[in-house]
Amino acid sequence: MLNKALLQRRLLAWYRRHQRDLPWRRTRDPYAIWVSEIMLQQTQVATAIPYYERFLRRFPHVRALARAPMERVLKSWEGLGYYSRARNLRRAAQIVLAEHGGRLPEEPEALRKLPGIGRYTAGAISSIAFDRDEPVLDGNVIRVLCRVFLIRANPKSARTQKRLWKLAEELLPAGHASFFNQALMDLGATICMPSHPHCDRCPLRQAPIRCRGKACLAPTSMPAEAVPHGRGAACCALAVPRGPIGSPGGLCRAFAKGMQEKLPLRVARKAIPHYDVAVGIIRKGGKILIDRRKPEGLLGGLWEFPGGKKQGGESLEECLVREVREELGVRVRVLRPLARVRHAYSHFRVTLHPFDCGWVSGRPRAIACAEWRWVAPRQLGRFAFPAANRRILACIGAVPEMRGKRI
DNA sequence: AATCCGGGGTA
DNA sequence: TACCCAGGATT
Repeated sequence: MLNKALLQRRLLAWYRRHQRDLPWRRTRDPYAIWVSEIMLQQTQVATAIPYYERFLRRFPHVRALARAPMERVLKSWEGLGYYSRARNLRRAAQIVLAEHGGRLPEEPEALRKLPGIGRYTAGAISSIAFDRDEPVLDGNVIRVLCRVFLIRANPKSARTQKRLWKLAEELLPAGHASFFNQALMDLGATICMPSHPHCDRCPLRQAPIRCRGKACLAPTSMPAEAVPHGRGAACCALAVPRGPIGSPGGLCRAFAKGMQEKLPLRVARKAIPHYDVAVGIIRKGGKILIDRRKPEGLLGGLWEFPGGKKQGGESLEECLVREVREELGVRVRVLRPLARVRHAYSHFRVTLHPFDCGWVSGRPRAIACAEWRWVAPRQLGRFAFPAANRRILACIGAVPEMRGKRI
């Protein structure tokens, strides 16, 4: 191991000055920190912030969430994606209320028994909310460690994962896991970024050196990180390092070799499929027919316009008639195309083709869905729709707050 | 070990 | 466009 104590000092000193001001860092409430960690799974900080604020207003504590109807929780999650997170979070809140008296357990092993909490989230809650010395390993930490320790193996392989977790654990400064973990993640998010990392501002690049200026009052015994910066004081505290790259004092092996942009190793991903999906805006007596997806699986529990994937050899119109019949047992007439909405999921892409439709015959039955409803256009905004469906709502002008927005 | 699960930001 | 993001659950 490189100079562990130096790395810890540098990182913690950098964090004290440069940490991000985030809403979940203004609280010590384990529930709030828990909510933030779930929202931040595969989700960028800036995206999660407004959801976090609103969610905590609506469900301020475990009991409120445990007792809330699933519909309301999903509506709060609408647009954030990975909707099983919302289901798991609510279910876990019910377990915490029933089995832990409404308080989150502190140990990672107990936290991991809750749905939606894996190794990362357990470590994050345990260290950040309860100040326990537990490591975390997320995308940011993986990147920082692969660079600092010049790990050229596939970071997703089980072998490398094991090695990275061990590193994350060994590096922890006793009693400071909360700040240290968050410092690693902040460094990865703001300095040690995937491409074009800001190595010139990295606290691990090289030791700050003392200047030889006569005005510098920094005693040689003082650690450079602890020296205040300023004219007539210890002006060298943050002096630009000199000397060749990778000279003694540099803590990043990738930077020393100029390999920081090549790590962590990227593994080629498989080509992702594309689907054309026909959806019907089915009107009858001024109302529109929507259905709710089954509670599990893709977009589970969310509402949508009836429709489905086009098969080879059929037209979009034929597809729509077939899908509505299979899903709801309703016969419709396809009137006119409305728009084209392209949307990318993590593992496939779709083009949605919404059509204006007229109801012909048949009372809807929940054949391949959880339930259905005829809804006045103005009421559509009350239901939780996936993001791609929201854009269809916008193009039929059903949701006032979305009128005029880009589609 | 591989696959599934959304949506948005960014260059 | 392709990659990435404070990952977890399932198979």
